[in-house]
Amino acid sequence: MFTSKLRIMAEAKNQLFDSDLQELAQLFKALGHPARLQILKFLASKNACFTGDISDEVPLGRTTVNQHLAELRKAGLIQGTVQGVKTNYCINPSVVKHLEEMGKDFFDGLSIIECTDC
Amino acid sequence: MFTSKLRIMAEAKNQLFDSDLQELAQLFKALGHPARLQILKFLASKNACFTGDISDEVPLGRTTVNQHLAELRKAGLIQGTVQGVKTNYCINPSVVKHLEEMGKDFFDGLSIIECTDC
DNA sequence: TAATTTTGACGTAAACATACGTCATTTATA
DNA sequence: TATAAATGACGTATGTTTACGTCAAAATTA
Repeated sequence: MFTSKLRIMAEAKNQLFDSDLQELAQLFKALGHPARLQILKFLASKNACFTGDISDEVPLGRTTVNQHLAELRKAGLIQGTVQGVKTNYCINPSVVKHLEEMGKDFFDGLSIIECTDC
Repeated sequence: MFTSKLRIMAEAKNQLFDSDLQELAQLFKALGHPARLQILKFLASKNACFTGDISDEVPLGRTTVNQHLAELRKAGLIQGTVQGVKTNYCINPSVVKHLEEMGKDFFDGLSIIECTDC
């Protein structure tokens, strides 16, 4: 099909990298827009799934917000289930936790020392 | 000037967001490519600045790697100083630490609970 | 049942990112 | 001093992201 071929082409170079790095980069990328961070924050602030239109909470148009929601969904960070005419959105705790751990491991693994010669 | 005007236009919508979210998103975005994660890892693995061509360490062409280096530099995560014909690259520990802390705060602030109704 | 609400799907313009080739410059080295 | 090495600057093709408008379908509500 059309899109899958494009996807393969787009990610062809990514295949050259360690799969852990690929996965982590993809998750970081999903966090790489303030709207998406705000959406995650908002969803987490509810003590349940949020039912309704999240674009009321984000300073962007509804369709744009929907696109960011789709992005977060694609990354696995949130779930969205239809319930009647409304849609339930909530955070996917396991994926967020996984990201948190991978991120922590990444930074711990860096073991950065102050550089003296530059 | 030309580029700055474009930049302002491009980031116009970002201005609508909380500045903390903007900053964090920008840093996460810089981490959103496996090549950049690998570069950070590699630079951290040296116990000093690395002098020379990092493209030997990353499965991409030299100019592409240079572009990723510029990206990391723009985000403040690394420094690069010219030394004769070679260039010294090293991690900017304070910015990495700052990112680490902002990231931690973000995730801690989420206080995610398992959702029962979806 | 007709109107309204809610939402995803689709299209699209503009900006950005990715990957790389080529060129110019700067500094060592033969 | 000529040659080679290292690197940034620039150009460019292709693909992706962002932002939003419009449409259509599904489900309420009047």
